[in-house]
Amino acid sequence: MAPSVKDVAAMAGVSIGTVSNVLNRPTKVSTDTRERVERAIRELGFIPSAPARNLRTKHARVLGLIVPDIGNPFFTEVARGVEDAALEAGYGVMLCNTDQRADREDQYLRLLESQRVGGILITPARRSMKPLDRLIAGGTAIALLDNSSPSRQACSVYVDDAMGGTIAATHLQDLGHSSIMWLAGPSDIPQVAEREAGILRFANEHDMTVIRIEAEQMSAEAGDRAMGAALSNKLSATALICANDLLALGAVRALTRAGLRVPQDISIVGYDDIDFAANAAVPLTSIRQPKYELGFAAAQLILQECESSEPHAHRQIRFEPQLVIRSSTSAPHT
Amino acid sequence: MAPSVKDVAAMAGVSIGTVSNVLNRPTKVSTDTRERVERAIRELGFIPSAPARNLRTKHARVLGLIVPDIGNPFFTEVARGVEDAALEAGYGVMLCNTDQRADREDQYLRLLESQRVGGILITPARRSMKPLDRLIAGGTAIALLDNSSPSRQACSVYVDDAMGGTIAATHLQDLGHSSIMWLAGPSDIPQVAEREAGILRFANEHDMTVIRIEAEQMSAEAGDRAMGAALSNKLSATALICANDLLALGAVRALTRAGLRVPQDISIVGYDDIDFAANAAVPLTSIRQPKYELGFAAAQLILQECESSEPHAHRQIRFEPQLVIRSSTSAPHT
DNA sequence: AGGTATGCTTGAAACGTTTCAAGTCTAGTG
DNA sequence: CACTAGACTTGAAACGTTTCAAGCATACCT
Repeated sequence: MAPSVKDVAAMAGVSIGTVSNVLNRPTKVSTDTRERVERAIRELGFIPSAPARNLRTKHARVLGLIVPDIGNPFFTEVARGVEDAALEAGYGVMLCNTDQRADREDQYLRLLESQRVGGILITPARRSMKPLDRLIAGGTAIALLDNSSPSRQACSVYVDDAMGGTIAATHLQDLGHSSIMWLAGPSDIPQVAEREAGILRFANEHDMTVIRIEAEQMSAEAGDRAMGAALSNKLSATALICANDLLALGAVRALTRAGLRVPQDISIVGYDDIDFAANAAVPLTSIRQPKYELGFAAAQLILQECESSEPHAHRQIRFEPQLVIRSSTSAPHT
Repeated sequence: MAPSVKDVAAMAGVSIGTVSNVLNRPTKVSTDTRERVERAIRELGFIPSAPARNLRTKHARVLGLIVPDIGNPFFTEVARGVEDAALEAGYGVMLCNTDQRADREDQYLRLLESQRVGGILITPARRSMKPLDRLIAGGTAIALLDNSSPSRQACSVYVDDAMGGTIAATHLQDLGHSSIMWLAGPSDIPQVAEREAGILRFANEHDMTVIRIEAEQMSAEAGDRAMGAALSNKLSATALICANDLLALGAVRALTRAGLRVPQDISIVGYDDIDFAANAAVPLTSIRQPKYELGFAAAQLILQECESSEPHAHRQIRFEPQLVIRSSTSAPHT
């Protein structure tokens, strides 16, 4: 049905090896042969079969992108960065949402392995790298996304989360807060743990007290529930840092329901600076992460590793977060 | 490196044909042979090569998903539906954002064609189906996503947009509004045109006046700009319907900046009911679309077409939108 | 003229599956 | 006991590329 190199070769009156050369090493072919072949390709509408190509070359020009939840605008933006870098290189991106479930992650890892993808970008759903080792051994490039664990096995790209936590705490201290609440996400998420470490270290050094509460997911609903629970336990503080903006949005909802005003009664700092943070009920002060750049850089790194045959030195790229001040923070009301 | 059927066959002491049978038609194989083969597969950690398989079977167990912008929460949810349905069937999903650009759409179509994907789900960036025809001729299943154009060539899944427009206008009339503004998106987006048609028909039948303004994109920024421009042109009405929630969020921002209050000075109806609509500065009244279901149904339809060899009858699936009332609409202030 | 380097082209093997006609066994039948 | 039907297994071809050793001209050098 679809034309193959054979058809092109026949029409151009050359061997299939030559057609392949035109496709892959055009300089090795004389100008007029190449033109003849190119014309045949155009007339036939020939599009090379990736499966056939991959069968030989061992790896598909496809990247796997494994994230907890593309519904989280943070990852949506990361994905855009990945996609743009991939498309530039003629690669496709396979989208894999794990919902933080290890079984789903495994399932996708198997799928990607069977597809023989060239590289995988992953925000691991768990600490262990076990299942990745076989992939790496099999020659698949891996990059850890938004994860700083310095592995000798893979590249990684991340935003300095401890620094982000410190920036948030510093901002609140500057405003005059000395007692803050920290709305964490599930404690097994490394990014959250880092942010927490940054906050606690700063608080410790500056005599701030921190009340820790935890949401069971990184979603607005979970934030609403967790904050609601904290309020009914009479927990209070003049300021709140949330592990991400979604949580913050939920927390605002719970606070508003309880009759508290933001920032008059309580200041709130979010994390990620997703687009909606600016349009929220109270425009959110947040810690911005270079999301698109993160994805773009990760994809470039991994593409580099896929393409070059030379021994590749794994790299770590670190980005810095940045404070964005909006209306959800102010000096504590006295 | 990676083990192949050959290795499995050797270890299990059978021919490779038998291994293939175990994989694809287990019932044709005697129980103990199958067990032996399965053990070998497990011990070797054998994972079949999709490229090799696809080379024979002509089509990859992969779906292409072409959308304008995964950053739009509407499509994010649709994507989740698609992904879940695909994963259930062991298919992967290749994510393709077009940004409504025809050149990007073409590029992706070529990429997907070369990957020999089994099916493509597309929200076309333009009216023409031209470039899709070759794909269809080549045996690739196509489904139109969120697009009602009744094609004899492809399945389609959509939400009744005219009905959505009518629902929005009806709601405003019920509240007592008789002069409304309609913030449209680019006029070449079919969904927008349909919603508009629904609004205009209803307005026409009920003596409402409609002022039409247009944003050059379906984003919050574009909504902000378009609304700002309308305000400086002294356009006004007691109510506003927006082509989607993103636009509505932007419009709210522009209105707020101009000192107008929602809904006291102007009521607003959004479209899509994205999660953030509920958390917005003013919780948004909106027209809900079954986003996840839309994606899920589309993927199921196309998977069905991919898998079965029988002549496939293309189907259209229609969903109905639904009004969700929040705080952004009220009776006009007199 | 003989020799060698250079540029281009070719043909065939290999990649890892699926498919299917043909083959081997086994058990059942008359 | 000879036959046949059925159950299972095999071997080889085919899918569409890439790769590479080998071949063939042509041009250059001495």
